[in-house]
Amino acid sequence: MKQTTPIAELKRDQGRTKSGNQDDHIYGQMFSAILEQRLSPGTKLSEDVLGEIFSVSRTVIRKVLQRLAHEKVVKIFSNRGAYVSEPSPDEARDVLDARKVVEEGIMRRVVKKRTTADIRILEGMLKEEALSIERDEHSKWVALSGDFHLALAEIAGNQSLTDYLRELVSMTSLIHVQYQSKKIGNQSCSCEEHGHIIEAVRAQDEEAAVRLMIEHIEACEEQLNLDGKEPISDLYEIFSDVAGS
Amino acid sequence: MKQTTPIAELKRDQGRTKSGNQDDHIYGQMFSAILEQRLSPGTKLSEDVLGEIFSVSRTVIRKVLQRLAHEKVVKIFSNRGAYVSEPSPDEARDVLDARKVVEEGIMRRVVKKRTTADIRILEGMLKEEALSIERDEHSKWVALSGDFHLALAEIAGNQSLTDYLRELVSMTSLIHVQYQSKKIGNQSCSCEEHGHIIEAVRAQDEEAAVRLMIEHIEACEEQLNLDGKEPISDLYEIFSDVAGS
DNA sequence: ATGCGACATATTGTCCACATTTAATGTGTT
DNA sequence: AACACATTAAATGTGGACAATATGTCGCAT
Repeated sequence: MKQTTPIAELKRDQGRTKSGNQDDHIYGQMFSAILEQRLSPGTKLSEDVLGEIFSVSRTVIRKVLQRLAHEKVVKIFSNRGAYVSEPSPDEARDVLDARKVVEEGIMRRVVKKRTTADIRILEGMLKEEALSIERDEHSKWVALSGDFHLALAEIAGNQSLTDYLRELVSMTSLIHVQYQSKKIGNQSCSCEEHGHIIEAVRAQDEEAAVRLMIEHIEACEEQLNLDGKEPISDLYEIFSDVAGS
Repeated sequence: MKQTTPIAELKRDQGRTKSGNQDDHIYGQMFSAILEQRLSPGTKLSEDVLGEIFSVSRTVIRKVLQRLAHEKVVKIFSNRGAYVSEPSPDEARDVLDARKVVEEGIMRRVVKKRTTADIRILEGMLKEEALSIERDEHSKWVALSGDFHLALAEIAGNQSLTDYLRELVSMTSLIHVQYQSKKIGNQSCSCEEHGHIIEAVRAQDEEAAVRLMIEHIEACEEQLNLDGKEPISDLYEIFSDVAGS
């Protein structure tokens, strides 16, 4: 008897088999909570507590935590539990750098494949972004801003790159929480930059699209305060001047 | 009471906390088995069977399967179990295309950062590759060939990209199993191509390095037989015209 | 004989209880 | 008072039992 079974029939389930179990709901809740910055980096994610919150056993919580851990937004320490990731400056640089690599490739493919319908969709997203900025809905804007990049990835039409970019975008959100420098306030410029990118895509100007995207990412990078000391200065830094007095 | 706890002290454990539990051993075994093609695509991975094989409960097997699933080498279907992935031609194209994007970025960084020590390491790997080809150790060569690309990623020094490339390399191995066309036999050329890449890296010729790498990936792509019909093309398509008759 | 439906089997999903490990507290000694 | 060690408490790691779901088989009705 052959052990390899034809799983052709299973293939058709690839699309819908995602929301069969209750995991996905809990996963979505936690993922959103982290991305919308309702869960700060460093927060301990106790299995018992989460189990009670969602009224499920630790088993399913563990599954969700492992998934989040693989996506790097959660870090699991052996025998010590799961915590919302606190990306180090090095990790942050890697993520931003990886985005330059991936999104350059994405832009080159987008300018070739984009349809007029795609442009319309992007413009619609841009309007929503602008709206959320006007209304000062910061966390919503963070999500929308990420969605814009993911929409470009969708247009490029490479599922693998899209999945990877989703991870990178999530991490970027965490990074912004941790390293947002105080001198900001002009984050909205991002919105303009997105507009320029759309223009380049519409014009199918590959080099401009790539350049604008990379400049956009670098602009994000410069808004951050990565050069300083390690992030969680906790306690030590906070009390460094009053301690010993 | 603040819910965010300082986990600064935990950070130091990031490096060593990887091999605390027995999961990693089982994961490694299964991962190798898949990559070395001892587990064919489509093979059902029963939790009970694996649990008996490794003398652990289903709990730990499930954990390993979920990890493999996230890395795309295993597919889990709700209530129906886990199977070794059978990448479709589309998925295969995406993976190879993603590799072009990622490895171009990696090469640009490698050329700038490589040291003479790095070159020596790469040359050592090349020799091992040649040796494994001479000895006709196919599965060993597959692994070594992947390691070469991962070594370049390490030199580039971006952990995020390295992790992603590891996934892509794994998938590439599965793809080769499924779509290896019969006309091959000159796979060994890969080894030469790796040699040329090393030369470009040594010379710090960025454009040559990028070009050689992309050509190398495209050469791999051409060895495959992706244009044919879907491997086990979805019944739907096959019977779409005769159904209902 | 064929087609439909109910039952039986096997596998996965979930929960709970126990084992193990870690971190913290308390105690005793120097 | 400071350090080292033993004890204690809490959280995670693991295993096994039960429930839910899908598949395969058998029987019955037409």
